[in-house]
Amino acid sequence: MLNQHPRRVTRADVAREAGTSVAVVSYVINNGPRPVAEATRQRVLDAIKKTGYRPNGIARALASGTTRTYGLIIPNIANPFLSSMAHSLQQEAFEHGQVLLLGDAGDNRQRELELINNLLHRQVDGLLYTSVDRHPYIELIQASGTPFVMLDRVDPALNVSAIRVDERAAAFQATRHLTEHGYRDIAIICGPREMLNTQDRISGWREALQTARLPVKEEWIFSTTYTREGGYQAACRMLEGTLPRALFATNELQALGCLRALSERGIKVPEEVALVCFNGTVESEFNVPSLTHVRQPVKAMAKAAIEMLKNWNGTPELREFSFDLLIGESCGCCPTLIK
Amino acid sequence: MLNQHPRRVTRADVAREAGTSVAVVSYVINNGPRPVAEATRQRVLDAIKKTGYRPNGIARALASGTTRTYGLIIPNIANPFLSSMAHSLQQEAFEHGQVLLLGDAGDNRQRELELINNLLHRQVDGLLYTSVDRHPYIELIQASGTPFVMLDRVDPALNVSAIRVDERAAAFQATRHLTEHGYRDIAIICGPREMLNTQDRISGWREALQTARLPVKEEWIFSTTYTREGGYQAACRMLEGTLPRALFATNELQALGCLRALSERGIKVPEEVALVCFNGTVESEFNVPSLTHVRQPVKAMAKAAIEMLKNWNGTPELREFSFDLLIGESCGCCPTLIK
DNA sequence: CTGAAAGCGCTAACAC
DNA sequence: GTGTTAGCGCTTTCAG
Repeated sequence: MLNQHPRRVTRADVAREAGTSVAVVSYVINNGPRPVAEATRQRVLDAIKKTGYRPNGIARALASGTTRTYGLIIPNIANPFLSSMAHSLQQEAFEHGQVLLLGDAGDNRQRELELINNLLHRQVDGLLYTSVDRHPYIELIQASGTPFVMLDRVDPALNVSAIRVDERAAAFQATRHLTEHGYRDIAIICGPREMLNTQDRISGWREALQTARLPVKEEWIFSTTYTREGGYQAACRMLEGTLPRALFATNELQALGCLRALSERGIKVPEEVALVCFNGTVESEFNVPSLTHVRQPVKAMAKAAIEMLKNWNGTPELREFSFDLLIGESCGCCPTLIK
Repeated sequence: MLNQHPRRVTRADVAREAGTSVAVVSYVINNGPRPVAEATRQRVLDAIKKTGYRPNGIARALASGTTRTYGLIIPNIANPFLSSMAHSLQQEAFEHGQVLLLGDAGDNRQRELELINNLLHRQVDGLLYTSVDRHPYIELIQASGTPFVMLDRVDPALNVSAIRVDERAAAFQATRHLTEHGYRDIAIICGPREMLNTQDRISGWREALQTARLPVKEEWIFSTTYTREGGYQAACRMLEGTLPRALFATNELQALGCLRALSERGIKVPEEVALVCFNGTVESEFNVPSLTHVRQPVKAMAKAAIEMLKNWNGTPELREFSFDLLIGESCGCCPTLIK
């Protein structure tokens, strides 16, 4: 009972001021569920203005059983792809009167668990979730009965709602773009091997090479973290051996880290090493050289994710989105910039 | 009364199971405010485990008057500087048991207002706020009595709590670094002129030029939005006239957009045009060329901001932080990369 | 050390 | 069309 705010104006004050009952005040504020005479309605609105009344969202949430809040659990908001996704999700959610609780796990599995529990306690109306690793805490969420949508590939056996693009196909297409350039030695910089999305992306790469009848060399798989630093280090390792002619980086940060390492050795992209990457953002477009990249339809996916939470009925739904391969300068397609 | 979740286990169930009163269950969960005998405590804990009880955060918030939630209002989470700030804020807040409600205004003033109202209704324990423009909705927040900290420069007359770096000094130092290189023609790409932080940054630039006894040419102020696109367009405008020898971009996105425009014309950085920028992130470090930039101590600032909310007592406090000028390749200091 | 009970502010049946 | 009132699940005072 330690109400920190001095003395809040409550609905009772408004009712008193307007000379009506508290119920009517509610009806006015919520436009229902019962009709209100226009005259009364005006009196209430005036009273609200006069008293400076602000409905208490918490009390409303307790009484109505809905918090108008979705939780967003992601590995790290500082990742440009995730922040662009978070941006779109928030915009879309807000259109539906919902706000997002930000659960940034800081790439830490333990923290992720704490956040999920925390947001669940807060009675979020739904959860949007990208896990830091391949072992998402699905059961925990399911046990709570909270609507939730994975923003990531998950084990199909788990039978949960998810939105995603076919990452294997996207990786295939990205790599095929390189093979169509005629490049034969094509390495991959990928994420931790135990992660499903890493596996998908490697599969796509592998298949594209096989389709082009190119050898798949295990030593050309450079596994690292999904960070700039990771891409940088993977490239450094790569530079110790024979240089591939082309490179598929499985996220944008890795590609940028890799570019940095290459440029420090004076290796030109795309002239000496061509590059395509996965999950590019506007950052890829503006980079010099601009990156040829797989782009997910973030806005449409956000819209779908919010809709799925909204129309939740307990039966898992999988929505797969098409992706685009945006051509930049890094693959060698475009006329190179004057240097 | 449309409780969406089937039938929640409540404290009463736990009390019944443990053979105690509901009050004791509270005492156990909250470790207070009254002591509980160890034996009873165990019975309660067992009952909690057995029933799978989860405290309802909303009910707790209503009863206790604290939501354990802070609101974060920012122009756009997709801005790398802001997303790194959001990341640090969330990490720090979580250490204090608080979670952040994300209010991404989408660079829209109207939306910003809606978000503030929305989060205020939700009884956030505090608000962290960077406005999209120079007219923050201060009175609105103050009227609510909610603790709040501006994450931006505001009109000193407003008398609000804020954390910031001295942007004028930072801009001065960044520009001085260019004058010390011996560059004489130094342009500035800045944000909308009506914004205070733009004005501060312009002032710093101006003073640095004056200190170096260099002429300040009004036509070398290129005002645009704080985006990549803005930086790109400003650079294009600049390219229509005489090219300056050096350039101060007042945020990282503008610098990147500008770099793009320059490279499309085959203009080399730093050989032909040197560049420094404001509010760089790790992105500046990895860029090719790496950007010499002013770096704010984001983590320390986040820590301070959360502390200020926590220890809020109504009296405005201004905390100013020192900044770093991180030297990269874009200013011409470092040995240029082999190209 | 424990229990009973009065709220917190609002929603929405149910009465009139 | 409007008023009354029983909850929502929890915190915390006050008695014992």
